[in-house]
Amino acid sequence: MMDERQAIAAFAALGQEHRLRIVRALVTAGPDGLAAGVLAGGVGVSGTNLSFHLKELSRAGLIQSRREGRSILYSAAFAGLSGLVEFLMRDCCQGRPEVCTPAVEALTACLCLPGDTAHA
Amino acid sequence: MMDERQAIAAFAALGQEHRLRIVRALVTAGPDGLAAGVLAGGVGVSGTNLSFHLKELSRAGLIQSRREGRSILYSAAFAGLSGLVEFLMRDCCQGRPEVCTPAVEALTACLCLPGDTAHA
DNA sequence: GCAATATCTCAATCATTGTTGAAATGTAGA
DNA sequence: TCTACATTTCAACAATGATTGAGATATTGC
Repeated sequence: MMDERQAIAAFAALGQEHRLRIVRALVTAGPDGLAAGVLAGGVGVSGTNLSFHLKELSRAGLIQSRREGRSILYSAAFAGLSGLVEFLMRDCCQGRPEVCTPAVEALTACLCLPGDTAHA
Repeated sequence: MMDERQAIAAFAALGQEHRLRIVRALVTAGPDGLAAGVLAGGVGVSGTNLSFHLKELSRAGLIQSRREGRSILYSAAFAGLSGLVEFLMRDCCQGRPEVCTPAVEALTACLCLPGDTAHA
């Protein structure tokens, strides 16, 4: 379960234009991930700067990496992302479900809820 | 629908110890909200500093305020919070639901999903 | 081993952000 | 209107974060 320190690091990591773009690119790319060079082109930062941001995201537990040939492939840490959301919304309704209904609606529209993928 | 600029502001706002505590306190407090003075005590910041952070959170669309007597009551903007999550996870699985299953599981454990609360 | 590719580390600089105290604003009750 | 209370604004300083370029490390194919 995510603690406050991790959550702060993760939110701060996401609160930066280039890093947010990196994470969204990786979320869209899926588990296979993208090579650092490809990311640099897509996000529009220099290699040095990208490396700095990737390290930051890794420290925050939002991405992971693996080497493949001479490239390093980065991918989104989906468990980290969901843990973050869980931390933010923990104790959100305290027995009053109507409080978090807007949040739930936004999420069900976005996520592929298992056992509920027939429509869409 | 939330755009990138808003999302960056919101994540950056949450990526700060005191502001994250403020938001979590307000999420827990629910729609009624809390007075600024109460928040200052709970979070452990000076009035001046609290005011700075509240303004920042308000600018980011994560909280709202209303005056009541000589207090100002702040409350969480649940729509803003859920929009943020939606932005982060948009296009997360591209037809591969297994990708975001961990995220979904964390959320169903936390949120009071309407019409789907029977099973854990 | 050598050259080419891909990525990272380091040190310096610049910009942004958080914190503080003093003073100002707005509200309520005598 | 006077005083007390609640919160905000302002200006200054300290701390943190982003960016850059040069050089270092790791991998591959010849």
